[in-house]
Amino acid sequence: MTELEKGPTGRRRGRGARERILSASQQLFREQGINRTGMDQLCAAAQVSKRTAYQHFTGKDELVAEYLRRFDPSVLSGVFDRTDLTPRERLLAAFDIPPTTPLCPYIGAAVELHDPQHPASQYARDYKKAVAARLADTAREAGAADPEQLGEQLALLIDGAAARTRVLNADAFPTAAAIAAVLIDNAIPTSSPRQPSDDRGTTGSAPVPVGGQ
Amino acid sequence: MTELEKGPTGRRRGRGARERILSASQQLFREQGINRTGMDQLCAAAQVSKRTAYQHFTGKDELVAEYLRRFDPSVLSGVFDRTDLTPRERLLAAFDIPPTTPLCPYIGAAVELHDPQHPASQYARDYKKAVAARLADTAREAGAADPEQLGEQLALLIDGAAARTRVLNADAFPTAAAIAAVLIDNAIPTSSPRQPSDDRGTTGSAPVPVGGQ
DNA sequence: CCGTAAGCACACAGAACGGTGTACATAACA
DNA sequence: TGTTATGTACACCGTTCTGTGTGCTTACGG
Repeated sequence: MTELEKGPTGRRRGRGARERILSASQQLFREQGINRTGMDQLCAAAQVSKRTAYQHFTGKDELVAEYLRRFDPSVLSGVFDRTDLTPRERLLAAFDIPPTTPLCPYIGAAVELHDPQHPASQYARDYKKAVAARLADTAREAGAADPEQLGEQLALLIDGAAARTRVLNADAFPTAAAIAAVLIDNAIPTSSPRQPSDDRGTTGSAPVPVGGQ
Repeated sequence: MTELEKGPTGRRRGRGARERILSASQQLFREQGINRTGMDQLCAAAQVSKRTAYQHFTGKDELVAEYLRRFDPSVLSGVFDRTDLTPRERLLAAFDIPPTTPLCPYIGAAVELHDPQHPASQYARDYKKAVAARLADTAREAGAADPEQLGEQLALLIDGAAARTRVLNADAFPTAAAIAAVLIDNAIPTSSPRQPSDDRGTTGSAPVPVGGQ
């Protein structure tokens, strides 16, 4: 699509072989899963010869690990760096992004690869810990009594919503957000208790914008 | 192990070929995952010829679906049928069983198979809905204001703990149980508010009895 | 004693997988 | 102009996967 310099024989080296591979990974690994996406298909989608792919990555494992490392900026930073929100609002905003994220690739990778020692699994672990830490930081900023506990709890809610969305094929994040609101109100004493009228539709009857297929 | 009638050539037809196949499935699918367990290995573990396996099941897909249907009695009924507990205690007891369950095969199957139309995925969906319904029933029995909401919330906590346990390789159910206690106390007005000293170790520093390797 | 159902052993087909080897083409730079 | 990265095209290797085909063996009921 993007016009790249290319030779008459179909050569496309707009200095983006690696980028195209990773870009195709993002799409295919999430649409089809990691195991069900072969290197042949991936290279075809990236418009890159298989030989080139294996000159950029020593193997599929390394490619998968590298693929996982490309989500931070959009998801993690995108929420926590919003200075226009109060810490408390930032904590709740973490439950509003996932419509963009159909599946949570970290959980998917950990389950599909099934080897805790796999580089991608290790990164998924590190990432989830980092998210919990960021949540804890924000919770501390918001004045929570036990920020670490609240951060871990909110992280669990996010993962629960992701997993449940996947299994039920229905958006579970509103439910998680409702729980989060309760936990935050309970954990931040100075915060105004607000009216407990935040009970939105929690029974999973959402119109499933989850993406898969 | 169990003494079966067997002929001199190693024949074992104690009327349990199908049982042995499903039994081996339970072990291997959970230890190694579904995709990483080949039919050859599975048949070898079940001490069943491959030919026999394919006479009992039309294919691996059917076997996987049937394998998933063998968890209800132990997990679901085991908790909800305990009449020695109050409804409220039963809700909390749902967070104590998972040490037995290393991974939650339903989530695993949904992620691994990656096809919402797969029979096993459909059953996983049904099962998760059934669990939420059972939780809702118990919540209603316990006098919760909005039983459906509480049931869905507790179900999300269980799934979150399962997913997070998997990714972090550390038991996340204590955290989920702590959240559950808060939610239950908030949702059941008549229930004594109790001292809020239920904050056990929620930062995932548990010694990982999760099972996987 | 004989028929039938159930099972076994084993080879094999066909496909997909990850990964490589080889020969050729182009772009950029000297 | 020539060299060196970088990439392509495509065949290919070995492995693993689901699934079959075939022939033989056993248990059991009449």
